[in-house]
This record gives sequence, C-alpha cells and structure tokens, in this order.
Amino acid sequence: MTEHSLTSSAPPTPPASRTREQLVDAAERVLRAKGLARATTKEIAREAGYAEGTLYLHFADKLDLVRAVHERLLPGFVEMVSRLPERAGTGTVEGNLTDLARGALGLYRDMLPLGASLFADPELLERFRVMLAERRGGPQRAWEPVVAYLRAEQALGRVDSGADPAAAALLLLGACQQLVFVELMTGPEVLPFRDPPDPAPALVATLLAGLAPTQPLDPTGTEPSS
Amino acid sequence: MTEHSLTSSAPPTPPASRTREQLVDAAERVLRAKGLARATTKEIAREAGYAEGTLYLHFADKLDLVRAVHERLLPGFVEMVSRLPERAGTGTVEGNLTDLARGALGLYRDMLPLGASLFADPELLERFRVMLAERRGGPQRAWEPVVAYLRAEQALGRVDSGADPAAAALLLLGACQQLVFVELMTGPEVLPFRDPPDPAPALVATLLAGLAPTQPLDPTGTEPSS
Amino acid sequence: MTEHSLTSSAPPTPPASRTREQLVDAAERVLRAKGLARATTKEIAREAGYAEGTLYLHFADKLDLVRAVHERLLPGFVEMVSRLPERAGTGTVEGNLTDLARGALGLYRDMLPLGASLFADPELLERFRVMLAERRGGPQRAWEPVVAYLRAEQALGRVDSGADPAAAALLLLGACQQLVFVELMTGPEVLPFRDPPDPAPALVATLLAGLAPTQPLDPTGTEPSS
Amino acid sequence: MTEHSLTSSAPPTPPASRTREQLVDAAERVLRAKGLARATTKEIAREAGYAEGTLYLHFADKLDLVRAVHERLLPGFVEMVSRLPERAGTGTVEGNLTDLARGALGLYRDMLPLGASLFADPELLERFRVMLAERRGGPQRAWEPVVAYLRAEQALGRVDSGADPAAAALLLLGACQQLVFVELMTGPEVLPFRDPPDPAPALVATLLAGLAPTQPLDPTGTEPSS
DNA sequence: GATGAATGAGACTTCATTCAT
DNA sequence: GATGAATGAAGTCTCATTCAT
Repeated sequence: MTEHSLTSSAPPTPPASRTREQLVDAAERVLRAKGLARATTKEIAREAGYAEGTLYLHFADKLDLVRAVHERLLPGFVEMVSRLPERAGTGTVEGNLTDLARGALGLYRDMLPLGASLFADPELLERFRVMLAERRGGPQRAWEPVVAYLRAEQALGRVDSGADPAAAALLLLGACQQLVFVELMTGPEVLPFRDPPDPAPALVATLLAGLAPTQPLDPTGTEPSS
Repeated sequence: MTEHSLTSSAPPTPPASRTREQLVDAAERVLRAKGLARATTKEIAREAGYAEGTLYLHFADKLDLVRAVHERLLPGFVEMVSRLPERAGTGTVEGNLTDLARGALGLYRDMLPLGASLFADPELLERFRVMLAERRGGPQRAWEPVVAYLRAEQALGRVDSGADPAAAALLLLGACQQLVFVELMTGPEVLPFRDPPDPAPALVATLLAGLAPTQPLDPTGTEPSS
Repeated sequence: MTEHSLTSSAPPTPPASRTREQLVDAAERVLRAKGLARATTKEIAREAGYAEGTLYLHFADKLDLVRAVHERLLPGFVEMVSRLPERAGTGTVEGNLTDLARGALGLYRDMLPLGASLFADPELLERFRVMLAERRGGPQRAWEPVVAYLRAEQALGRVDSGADPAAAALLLLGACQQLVFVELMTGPEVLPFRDPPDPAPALVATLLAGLAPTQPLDPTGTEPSS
Repeated sequence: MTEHSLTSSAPPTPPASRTREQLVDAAERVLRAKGLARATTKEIAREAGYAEGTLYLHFADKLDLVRAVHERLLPGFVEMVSRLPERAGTGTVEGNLTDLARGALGLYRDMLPLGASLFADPELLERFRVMLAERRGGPQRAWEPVVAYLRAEQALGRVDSGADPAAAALLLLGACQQLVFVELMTGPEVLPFRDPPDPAPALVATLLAGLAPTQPLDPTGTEPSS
C-alpha cells in the first residue's frame, strides 16, 4: 500500500513507482537524443540518476524499458485529437480540421522518430504489438475522434452525408504523417510545401473541395452518368 | 575493350562489382528478416557466401552497407509511380488514382520497415540524408509524378482546375503510408478498412468528392450511387 | 574508516583500485614476455584473472593500459639514483660512481625493452609524452641526482670544479644505456666488455681520468697502478 | 643477367631486384611515418607502387621485409664513423671527437626510432639477431672505428696512453644515444643541454678533461698517491 | 531497494597472407 | 613477375545482464 497510485487511473500491470517513472523518463530522453541503436542501459541509468543494476529491479530487460516508454506515449498521442468531436458545430469545419492538421503535424514530429524506431527490432515490435492488443491502444485510435467529429458534422449538415469519415480521417492524418516522415528523412529544406510554410490549410481545403471538377466544362474521356 | 561496360547505365559513385551487389542483396535480405538492430555483418557475409572481411573491401563499415541497401531501394520506389503521368486522359481519373493507391500500398508494405528503421540510428539517418542530397533523391520524389499527372488531368478538365495537385498527392500517398504504418505496427487484424479489404477505392472516392456538402455534379467518370 | 588509505601516498590521478593494479601488473608481465606487438588484451585479462571486459572498466583502451604500465615504472626508475647525492663525501668518488653505473646497468636491462617499445607506436609515444609533461617526469629525471651528487663533490673538492656535471652524468648513464641496448639487440655473447664482465669500473675510471695526456695528479681516492 | 647488380658488392643472400629495393624503400618510409605497430603491408605496397601480393614474391612475410629494412640500415650506421681513424693526428683530438659526437647525434636521431621499435616484437628482434650474427654486424660495430682512432691518437701521444679506448668510445657514443633517446621520448623542449643547443663540445671537453681535480687544493677524503 | 564491479558473448573491424588469373 | 579480391583468424571494444554487498 505504500505505492498507492500517482494517477487517477491506476495502471494495472506495472506497479508504478517513482524510480520506475524516472527510469522511463530518462529512457525517453536518451532514446530521443541517441536513437534506439545507440541508447545504452548505462546511459539511461546515469541519466536517471540510478545505478545500472537498478534498472533491472523495475524492468525485465532493456526492451521492456523501451516498450514502457512507448506505452506511456500512447495516451498523449490519442488525447491530442480526443477533444475534437465536441467542437462539432462550432467554428467552421475548415477551421476545426486545420487545427487538427496542425496538431497532428506537431504530434508526428514529436513521435515519429520514436515510433519508427520500433521497426528496427522485430522483437521489440512484437512486444509492442502484444501490449497494444492488451491495451486496445495503438496509433489507429487517433482516427476515432476524427471519425466521430466528421459523423457529427454530417449530422449537422456541414459535411456531405455521402462522405466516408474513416477515409477522410486517414487522408488528412496520413498526409500529416507522411509530410513529417519525409521532412525528418530529408531535412525540411528539401521539401515542397514551404511556401506557405504551414501546409495545413492547403491539405484541408483540398480535402474539403475534392478533385472532381465543379464546372462541367470539359468532361472529355469520361462518360456522363445519366 | 577491357573496361567496356558491365551494365547499360554505368553506376555513378561506387564501382559496382558483382561481389558488391551480392553483399547488398544479402544485406537487404537479412535486414528484412532480422531488422537493423539484429542484422550482423557476420550473418550478412555468410548469407552472401563471402567471408566477413570481404564486406570491408567493398564498404567502409556496416552503416555504409546499410546505406547502400537503402540507396538501391530509391529508384524502384520512384519508378512505381513514374508511369502515372502518361496515363492522363486515359481510363478514368478514379481508376488511375485507385491503381496508384493500390501500388502505393504494396510499395509501402515492402519499404516501410526498412525505411522506418533508419530512425533508430541518427548517424545512419544522417548518412542517408547526405546521400539523398547528392542524388537529389528521396521519398518526396514519389509525389512528383502524381502532381504531374494531376496537372495533366487539370489541363484536360478531368480534375478541377482550382485543386492543389501537391496537396492531393500528399493526401492520397500519405493515407496509404499511414495505413501501412499502422498495419505493420498493430497487425492487420486490428485495423478498420478491412471490409472491403481494399481501402483504395474509398480513399480515392473521398479525395475526388471532397467533404463539402452539396456537390454540384459528378463528372469524374464514375456513376453516382443513388 | 571505509576509505582509509591503501597506500601511504594517495595515488593522484586514477582512483587506484585493487583490480586496476592487478591489471597493470598482468599487463607488465605480458608486455615483458610477449612484447608490445604481441600482447593482447585477452591475454592480459586472463593473466590478471579477470574477464576481458573488466579491463575496459578501468582503462579507456589498450594503449591507456600500456601507458599505465610505463607510468608506474617511472618512480622506480628515478628512485634508483635518488639516494646518490647523500653519499657525497662518503666512500670514494670512484666507488660511488661505480655503484651508480652498476645500478644503472641493472635498471636499463630491466626497463629498456619496455621503454624502447614505445617507439613502435607513435600514438602511444605521444600519450606517454603527454603523461610525462603532466607528471614532470621522464627519463631525464635520472640525471638530476647524479648532477646533484657531482656538484656536492665539487664543493667538497673531490671532483674538479671546472667539470660539467650534466655532461658527466650523461656520459656515464648514456654509456650504461647504450651498453644494455646493444647487449639486448645482439645478445651478450657478441659484446666487448666481457672480460672483465663488469664494465662499470672501466667506465668510471675513464670518466674520472679523462683522455687528455699527462694527468697531473690522481686525487680520486684510487691508488695508481704502478 | 638482366638484374646484374646495382652495387659493387653483390649482397649474397637475397637476389637484389629493383622491385625488392623499391619495397624496402617504401617499407622504410612507412615505418618512419607510422611506426612498426601501424605499418601495414597494404600501405607499404601502395607506397611502393605495387600490389599487396607482390610483396610476398620478394619476402617471406612482413617481418622479413621489416628485417630487410633494418639490414640495409646497418652499413650506413657504421660508415658514419668509419672514416674517423684516418683523421688521427690531424686537427685536434677535441675537434675530431666533437665532429664524431655531432655525427652520432644526427645518426641516432635518424635511426633510434626504427631501432628501438625492434623491442616491440621479440620474434622480430630474434630474426634481427640471427641476421646480425650472420653478417657480423650490429650497432656495436660503431665502436670499432672510434677505438681504432683513439688507439692511433694514443700512439701519437695525443691521448693518454693509460686511457681505455673502448670505455671512452662507449661513454661518448652512449651519451649521444641517450640524449637522443630522451629527446625523442619527451620532446626537445624538456631537455637540459639546450643552451648551448649543441651538446657535443661539453661532452667532449668533459671526456677529455675527466672529473678528477687537477688542482690538489682540497683532496679531502682521498689519499694523494705519491 | 540500490549498487556497480564484473561478466562474457559477440559485435565490428583489421590485416597478413594466399591464389587464380 | 604482378595482381588484388578474397580469406579468416584474431584483435579491440561494447554492452545487456547478474549478483554479492
């Protein structure tokens, strides 16, 4: 009973202790700074202010610690978009989605390096998958508030009732993720989407308007339906 | 006559030898199988059928070999979409973009694990960046043929002249990449977009129609559902 | 009481631990037995009774360990001659210098193989130089007690007041070092100075008498032969 | 008959070829530049302008090549002092010995790094010894001309007839060698004997005059002979 | 719980040497 | 004689993990 619960919702599996949290904190800092391949237990322990052996009192092994870092990242990831549905009917759809896109860009810039690192180690990725399955978490949860928001706007008539909210969410968040992915790979100076420096409005405008011509000027090569 | 030409297009920087190619082949296989973190020079050399030391006759170090693997991936990556522009005016826009999306999904399934691994090692990522800068390559090149295609369709009137081709390319390819990213992270059984199992049509339809209510016409060569 | 003091004089720079000392001991043994070129970290660790990795807890790298071996040699080197000055005025000058020469011969036989090895690796030699500069040590320190002794004898009138003590020290110690150098290179059986087997008296006698003809007196505390 | 003989006296054992000489040249350059520990066959071959394999057509192994370098050094080493005896009776003894000392200093500066390196590898040293035994060469040969010179001067009455020429030679050459040894180890800036920058005159003067007092002013502790 | 010295397997890398051309 | 790609043993060094204190 000494280590009761630091947060309102007690995490079920690992007995969250102060030391444990400090180690996860330190691990996250080192992972961000050095990358998965160059993060050593020695440096993580030093960064946390503990001896190397202490790490193994709280985690089964290094991968368990790395997994814990990613586990802790999940809530923050989803939370960012979780307040979106309640904005349905307020402001403009375009404004709300632009805010979403901007938030997503920031989120991906922050998380993608850590998340992508998982692919370097299949065993780590597998452990991560197991954890996701148990937690019913995972990056796909970020789509859900967006879908909910779009459904609400459809009910309000501000989004076309024939639109596919899931596809739309994937288009918008996917664009943000890819932009960050490429930006991180090449450096921002190589990218298009630099004037304007904020790509969010163009993405949202394009998603809202669609590509289909609004003027039936030249429907060549296509057969009119009726 | 002695130094005629082993391949049609002379490889620019490294004097591509048979051994070198075999080592890169082997490295790619091992990287796919074991992941960057668990791929060892010993196993790569064995997989290639050479002694470990041979590896260092052809590559400065392990990272140089890994970089060479990624270098060789780039052309295939861009080539996939490079024949898209010439399809402008043929078939339907929807069909062409759906083919693109399907191809992109396959491509990302194939490349994302390798590409994402780069984030595990900042030094490797930096070397990769340098190589991209020299080659003027990089994943952003995949957007270009899509943009070119959309511009051509705009000229033909099959895509709205007010649309932003760059944003559209990013939305569609980004959606494909994110879908694969999540799929690889969580396993396909957790995903939405499983019925229908092919997410491409929904993405394309949504991109074409847009989210804004009351679309005036549908000149995209598709039949309105109602 | 825990950290009392393992030795009378606290070692300055590295926190001399028991393990560290054992490793330096073992390294010195292996260096003497195998030579710098054939001394491996594996064998040194085994000789010390530790795992190979342990070596790197105490030394930055192999050269650092080798440097530590040489560092530890320095005090013994200088100490040998350091008690010479207090013998000024006692015994005979010739006897004192002969004792010095005999001691130097033994010292060089012991140290020259290790010391000369430094020249095989410029990087090691450079590190050794840095250490010498910090310690204000080095082989030239061996001259100082000899010079001090000769000065004292000059003051006592037992050595010519016009003589150059520094030159004399260099002549005598240099002769001893070169004799050992050649002896180690060729094996003792090739050398002159084998009858008598002790070269010290001849060197000292020659140094005292000088080469110039018609020595006026012989106040060296030795009895003229005739 | 093509490769007749580049020097008047054909070296008996190894069939001196142009390539062989070039390899030995290159090896010497690399040994001087990198040291024994860091001289590789690859670099030596490249320096000589040959392929690595060529080296093994001319030498049994790397040590054989290194030994050949040292073998070729020997004549030059002895030659330096070999013309000394014929100077007996010319100039002054002091001048002749000063010239000798200056020459020896230069010689040791040039050769000591290479010669001392031999101690790093006992096997190499042993091969060198075998070679010396066959050639009746070795550094001790440098004493011989000096001894011969001093004997000649003794006959001429310019050197005391009671002096020991062998001891004198060792004193003078040993001083020069040790000075260089220390200079190379510590860097010249740490040394005494820097003003005057030429230590030869002081060494020679001291050797000629001896340390024994010429004025029987204060023969304390010594018994006057007569 | 915390420590940190010790471990030892195994990683990357070097390099003297060989041999088919 | 010359080549240089290939070898593979051996080297140095790293680092996740353990355990006696």
